Amino acid sequence: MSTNALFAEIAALSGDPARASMLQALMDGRALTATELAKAAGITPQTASGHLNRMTTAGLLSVEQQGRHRYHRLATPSVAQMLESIMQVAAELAPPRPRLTVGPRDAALRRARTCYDHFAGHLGVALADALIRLGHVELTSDAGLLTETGVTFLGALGMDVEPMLARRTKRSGRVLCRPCLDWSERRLHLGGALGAAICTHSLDNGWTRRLDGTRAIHITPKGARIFRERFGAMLG
Amino acid sequence: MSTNALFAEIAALSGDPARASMLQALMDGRALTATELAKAAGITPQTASGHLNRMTTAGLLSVEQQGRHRYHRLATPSVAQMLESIMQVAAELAPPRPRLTVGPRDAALRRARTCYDHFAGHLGVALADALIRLGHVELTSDAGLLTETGVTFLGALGMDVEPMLARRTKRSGRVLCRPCLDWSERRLHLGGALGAAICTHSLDNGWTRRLDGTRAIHITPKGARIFRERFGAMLG
DNA sequence: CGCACGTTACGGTCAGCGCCGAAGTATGGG
DNA sequence: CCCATACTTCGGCGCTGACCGTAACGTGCG
Repeated sequence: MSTNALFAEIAALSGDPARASMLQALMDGRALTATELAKAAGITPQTASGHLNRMTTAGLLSVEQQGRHRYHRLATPSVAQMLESIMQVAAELAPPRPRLTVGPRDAALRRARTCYDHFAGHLGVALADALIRLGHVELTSDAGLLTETGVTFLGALGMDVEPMLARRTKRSGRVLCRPCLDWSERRLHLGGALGAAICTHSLDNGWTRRLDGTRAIHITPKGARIFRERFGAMLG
Repeated sequence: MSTNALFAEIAALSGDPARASMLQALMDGRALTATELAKAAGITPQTASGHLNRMTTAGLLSVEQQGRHRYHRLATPSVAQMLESIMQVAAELAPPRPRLTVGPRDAALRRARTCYDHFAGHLGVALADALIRLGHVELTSDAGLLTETGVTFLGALGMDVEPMLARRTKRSGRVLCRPCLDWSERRLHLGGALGAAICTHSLDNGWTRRLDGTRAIHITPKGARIFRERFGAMLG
């Protein structure tokens, strides 16, 4: 199959409303069952199963069987990044700010959510802003950078920087990270390995918690205190 | 329209083989007419016109009229980045290297081409490698960085760094740039504002030249000498 | 061993859309 | 002024594919 045909197939698979809903539901990086995804897309489980099969054989998704459950997840990080970039275009094309709060669920998503493997929403932007203000992070739309003081700062918070050291460039030992434009805040926040490390550490240490079956994130009192006192982050 | 519906519409628009061909033809950043795009996609002009209309009203493309010609181009850089990320997934899903040279045109594309606004193919990777070897650039899959010596180096080559200074972060004045994974070389090269600046400068100074109606790039003798002697780039 | 749940397979219906031929509209040149 | 060119609009054909019934299959639990 030519590259062009593959391109079209991938985009077409992402272009069906039902499949798009399921893909977005998988954007939090977790693995979900066909029934859960069917509910998310508003279709019957049989139909969802067919969609999932097609996306799996195409290589967009991967499945792992656990007992009588089959868990589906995004196959690779680059798939997540692709979905993110499509959402980015969709956000730019959306009406210039409908500003009517669509509901409590939507409000929770705007406040804090995961963007595949890192924080987004107001939380993600606030953390990035705080790190920039403290001089620990530099961020442009092209790229981001964790400074030397930033490495120390995160280390003091118990964050394991070792896995990220491997991503340092050889010469200067700087930690580079990917910027990610938020669709609700329309502001840059931290993605890539650095963003993922912060998100993982926050979840592991009880600073934040995943909410039920959504991408929304709950900030625990402990987390709120740390974000406020250590980061100086404005969390609304 | 909800974000989800917009997402699906955008992906679906990119998912038709004919439209996908046209979008990829526009990936060199230039503006093309409906007839040219029809030829690229292998369809009749009237069919192409319909497709172009839909993509324009959706906001993926923009048109500008010049006499009896209507030039179509990608509406925003984020659209180009979206297409790039889809190609990225397609490249990962493609068979592990069909290695049969598909033809001279394809060979030219592999050697040197534009990727919206910067160089890709063997040329793009070789330039990035050279700058990294000289210690002027640091590059990871998450982000890239032009070092202080890199700023001097490019300045000595007559490259106008002023527009890029605006993209420097305020604190350290470092120039950050976007990494871009090549679909033919499967290696990182320079994108973002820095990659665009290098590409523009090369074209303006006769180091490279665009080939007819394709994305392929021709390296002039002058350019080959500069790339070899100043960059130390292996252009095979 | 059955029952319940989740997933897969099949058949039929229907809407949507890609495509082209033919005709219509603007632009610029002879 | 008329014609050639570039592009668009319209109408109709044909096909793909999304969806849901119903039903079969497999797994794990009681």
